[in-house]
Amino acid sequence: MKDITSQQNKVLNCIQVYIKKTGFPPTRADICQELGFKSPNSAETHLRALEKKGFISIESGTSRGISIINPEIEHDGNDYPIIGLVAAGSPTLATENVEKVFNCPQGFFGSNFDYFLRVRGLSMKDAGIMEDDLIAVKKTQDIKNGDIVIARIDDEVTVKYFHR
Amino acid sequence: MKDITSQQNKVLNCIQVYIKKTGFPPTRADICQELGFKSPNSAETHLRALEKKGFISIESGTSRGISIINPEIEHDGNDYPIIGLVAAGSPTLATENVEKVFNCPQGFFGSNFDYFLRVRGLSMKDAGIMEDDLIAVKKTQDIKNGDIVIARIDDEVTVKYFHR
DNA sequence: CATTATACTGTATATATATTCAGTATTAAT
DNA sequence: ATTAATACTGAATATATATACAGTATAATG
Repeated sequence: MKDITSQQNKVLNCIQVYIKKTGFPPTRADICQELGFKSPNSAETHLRALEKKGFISIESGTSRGISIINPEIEHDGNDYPIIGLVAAGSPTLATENVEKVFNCPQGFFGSNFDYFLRVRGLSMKDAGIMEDDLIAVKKTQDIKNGDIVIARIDDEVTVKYFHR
Repeated sequence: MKDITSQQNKVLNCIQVYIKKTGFPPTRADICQELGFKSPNSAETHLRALEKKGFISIESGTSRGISIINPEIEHDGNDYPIIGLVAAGSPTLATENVEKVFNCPQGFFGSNFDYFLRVRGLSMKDAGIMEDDLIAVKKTQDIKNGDIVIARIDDEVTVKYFHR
């Protein structure tokens, strides 16, 4: 996926919002109206650029024939399981523990992660982690002092700051 | 919602499948091809019947202007725009302000909401709202004391507790 | 029995829409 | 210095599309 320019991103967002509002994609004229363009060719050229870069596909000769190409599973998939923080046993990806599957755009949290965890209790209130919050969890061996970690102490799983 | 006939149900399914496959609704001719009709008016009359019964809505004079009315998913769609908290002017759904469109399962936050807002600053740190957090915003007139609201004071938009 | 809804074919047409062509201007890359 | 890409206006046009009109036929309804 190549780089997208600021204007092209506006057009892409415009298409998504239009579809959300109406249920069908916009025409060139619709895009012009939304973004203040005065020529349908402004929309046309942006659409062609977005198509060339792989963000949308355009069905030739077809009215409103725009469809958005969602970034396929590359490095960082799209669907993340949400796991309930159970009292006994470590949180695992076993299907029994999955509350729901959450669809999340790539790189949404800056870096990659493995799953969501539902928080119980207010032990991490000061870090902005509240009851029923979802935290994005990354499985790793690389831990530094001050990191927020999922800790199992005996049979109780909690969220804590890590200090050696 | 009135009863649907067997043929009308076929047309309704045809529309849904077509949208899933292509990303945009079918034309009358498309429906004819899918279902073997030989006149566009066959599709037209079925569409009018489906509209009358409340299964779809048809935008007059608009190509592919069919949208499926799903009472369960109606106001709580799947795609939510993320809006940057701009210093001047209220946050609106104007396409210029949309950072991205976020896909979120229904009822994920307990109740319905309209869009996400990107938070700047740490004024709501105690409520667990941190810098760069996304908050789900619901447009409403129904405000109680203690609610967290998006407030515009002069030309500055902030997130605050509401107290009369 | 008259009426209404369903379920079609077939033709016609105004217009909604994609798409090309001709320009202008700015910026980045080679 | 010359492409190539971006970012537009403006006009023109072939055609994709909605939609009305004219029929035919069956089943249900009051």
